[in-house]
Amino acid sequence: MPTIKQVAALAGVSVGTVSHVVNGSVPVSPDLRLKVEAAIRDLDYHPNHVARSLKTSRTRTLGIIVPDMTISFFPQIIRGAETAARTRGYSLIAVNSTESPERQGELLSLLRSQQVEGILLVNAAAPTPADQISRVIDAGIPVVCLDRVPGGFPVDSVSVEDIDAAEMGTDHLLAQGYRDIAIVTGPLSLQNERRRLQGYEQSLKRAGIAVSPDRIWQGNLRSEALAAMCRDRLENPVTRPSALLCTNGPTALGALRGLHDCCLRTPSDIGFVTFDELTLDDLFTPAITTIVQPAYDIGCRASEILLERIDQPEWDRNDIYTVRLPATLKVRDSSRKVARREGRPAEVVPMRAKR
Amino acid sequence: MPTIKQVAALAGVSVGTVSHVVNGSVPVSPDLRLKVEAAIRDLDYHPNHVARSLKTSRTRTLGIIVPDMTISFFPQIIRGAETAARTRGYSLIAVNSTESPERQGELLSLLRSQQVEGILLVNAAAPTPADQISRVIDAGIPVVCLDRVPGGFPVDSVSVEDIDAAEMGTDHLLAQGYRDIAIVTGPLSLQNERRRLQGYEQSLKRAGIAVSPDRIWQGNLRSEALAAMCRDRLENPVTRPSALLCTNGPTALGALRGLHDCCLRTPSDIGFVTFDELTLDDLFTPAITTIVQPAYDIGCRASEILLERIDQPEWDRNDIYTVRLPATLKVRDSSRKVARREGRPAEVVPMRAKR
DNA sequence: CTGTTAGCGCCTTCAA
DNA sequence: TTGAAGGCGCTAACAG
Repeated sequence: MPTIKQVAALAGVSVGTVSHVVNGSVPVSPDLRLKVEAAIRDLDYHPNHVARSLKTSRTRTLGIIVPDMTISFFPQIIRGAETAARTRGYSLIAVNSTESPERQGELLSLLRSQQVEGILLVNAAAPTPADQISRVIDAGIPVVCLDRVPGGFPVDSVSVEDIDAAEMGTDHLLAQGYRDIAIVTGPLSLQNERRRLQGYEQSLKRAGIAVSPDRIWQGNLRSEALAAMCRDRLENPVTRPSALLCTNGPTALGALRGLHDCCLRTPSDIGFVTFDELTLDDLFTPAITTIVQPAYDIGCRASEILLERIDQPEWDRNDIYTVRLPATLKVRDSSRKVARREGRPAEVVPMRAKR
Repeated sequence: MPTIKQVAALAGVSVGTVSHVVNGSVPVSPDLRLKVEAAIRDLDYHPNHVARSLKTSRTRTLGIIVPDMTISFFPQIIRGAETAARTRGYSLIAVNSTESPERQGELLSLLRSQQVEGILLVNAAAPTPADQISRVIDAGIPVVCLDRVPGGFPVDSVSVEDIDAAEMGTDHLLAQGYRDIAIVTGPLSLQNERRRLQGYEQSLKRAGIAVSPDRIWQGNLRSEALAAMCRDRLENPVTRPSALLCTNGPTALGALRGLHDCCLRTPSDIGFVTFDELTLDDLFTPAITTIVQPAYDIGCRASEILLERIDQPEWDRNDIYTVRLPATLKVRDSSRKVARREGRPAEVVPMRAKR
C-alpha cells in the first residue's frame, strides 16, 4: 500500500501538499494539484484511515449490535441506519450478539477498541449487567437503544409505539367480533413486551372485557418451545381462546406451528394477529394480519440521533430522546371472521393519532 | 478514553509492561500484573485498536460487500463468515452495495482505506468495471468472491454447485411428469445464472427433450418486472408451459405474482421449483419446492479461504480456489403433480454426488 | 523480567 | 501557497 510520502515523492511535492489536495482543506495551485492527482492515480493510493484516525481521533465510524441479523426485522434497521450514517460521511460496523449478554459485552468492548464514535444497540433479550451500557456512555461514547429499551437509567431510544400498536391489533380483533383473545409474548423482562401486553390490556378493558391471567401466554423467543406451549393450551376446544395476538415474529412462528399441530386453521378456527411480517410476500397463505413496525425508519432515526449526540458531546445526560414511531396494521385473512377468498390483498391501516 | 500511558502511571509501571500484560506477549511478574489489571479496571481502559493497527499494520478486520442484506440469503452468508472470522480473532465489516457497481467501487475503496486485511465480495448484478476487483488484489488485499463469480480473471470463489443444482431441480420436475418446463432467470450476464441455465438444458437434453429458446425467460432481479413478463407468457393456456423453474428468490417472487395474477395455482395448474427459500417457515402455502443453497457454509468457507490467503501472502495467483458447495432439494407441494394434503412436511433430498 | 524509545501514516500548526 | 516537523497510542526491539 502506497503512503502519502510516496505520492508526495512521485508528484515532487511535500506530504503537506498531498494532504491538502486529498482533504481539500487548503487551496492548492492547479498545476500542483494536477500532479498530485496523477500520482494518486498512478500509485492507486488510498489514504490510510487508521493513521488519519489516530491523528484526528475521529474514525467516522458507528457500530450497531443486533441480536441476529438473519431475523428480517434487523437487516432493515441496519439498512436504515447505514443509509442515514452514510449521508453524513460515516460508515457502520454491524455485528451480532446472538442474544447473549456476554457476547454483547465483548462486542461493546470491541467497538470501543475500534474507536467507533457512537453505538446503536438492540439489547439482547436475556438480562444484561446494569452497567454494561452506562459504562460506555460514561466513557463518552453515545449509545442509542433500538427496539428493546432497557429500563433503569436514562438512554436515548427509538422504538415502535408499542402500547398503541398492540392496542390497535387488539382493537382490530375485537372489531372483528373476537372476544376471548389470548396474547402470546416473549420474555416480559423486556420492556417492549411489557408495553405490548399493556396495550392489549388497555384495549380489552376499554371494551369492558376482563383480562384473564391465563390468557397471557409468556414464552421465550425460541419457536419450538413456543409451539409446545401453544399446543398445550390449544388442545382443549373448550378452553381455547377465539383469537391470538403475538407480540413478535419468533413467537408468531411458534404459535402458528402450534396451531398447525393442533390442526387449527386461521381464521376459520381461530383469529390471528401478530407483530412483524412473517413472509416476504403477500402471496402466501395463511395471509397473516400483521402489525408492521417501521424498521428502516427506526434505524434512520436512531442514526440521526446518534450523530447529533456525537456533534454535541456536552449534551445533558438527563435530557433524553425517547422516540416512538407508529406502527401500521396490515389486515389480511387471518383476522377476518368471515373467511373470504384467499389471496385478497392486504388493507393497510396506518396507526391512528395518539390519544 | 484512557491511554496506555495513564494505565502505566496509575499502576506505577512503564507502558511496555502494560502492553505486555494486555497482550500476554511477554511474562510479567504476578504483583505487577495485578497492579496493572487493577489500573485497567479502575480506568475502564480499552486498548486503542487504531493505534495498534498503525503500529503493527494489522487490523484483524475483514470486509464483506453484499448487494442487499435485507435479502435473507445474504445475512446467512454474513453470519457464517462472521463466525469463521471470529474464531480466528478477526472481526467483520458488512456493507451493502445496493447492486450498484459504482457504490461497490466506493465500498472497495472504503474498505481499503479502513485497512481491512481481506475482502469477501458478492458482486453487484450489473456489470462492474473489469479492473475493479483485480486492482484490489494487485494491491495485495486478497478477495474471495461469493455466489456470483466474475469471469475473465482468476479469483478465489465459493458458490453453490449451480449446474448440478439446476439439473437436480429440473430432473425432479421431469420425474414428476412435467415435460414442458420453462426456466425463469435473472440477467444472464451473471455467471451463476448462465450455469443454472446450463444445468436446466443438460437435464432436458438427457431426457431427450429439445430446449426451446422461448422457454428461457430472462428477466432482471426486480419482482414487478418479472411478474409482468410472466403474466405475459402465462396468459395463453395453449402456449403455457406445464412447469416453471426459477433461478433465484426475487425471480421466483415475481413469477409467483405472475401466476397469482393469472389465477393459476400450484401445482394443480402449473408445477413450480425455485432456488432459495421464499418463506421463513414451512407453515405457509403454497409450499414451494426449493433448491436450498448452504448460505451459512458458503460464508464460513469463504472466510476460511480468505484467512488462509492472508496468512500466506505469497500465494500463486493462478492457483485459485473454486469451491462449489452442493445444494439440497426440499420437495414440497408445488411440484407434486398429484396434489396431496397441504402442509405435508418437506422431503429433503441432498444433492447426489457429482457425476 | 522491566523500562526506554523509535516510528507506524497522517494531519496540522507554524514559518517561509 | 508550500514545506517542515511534532505527535496521536501503541508495539517491538533493545538495554538494563
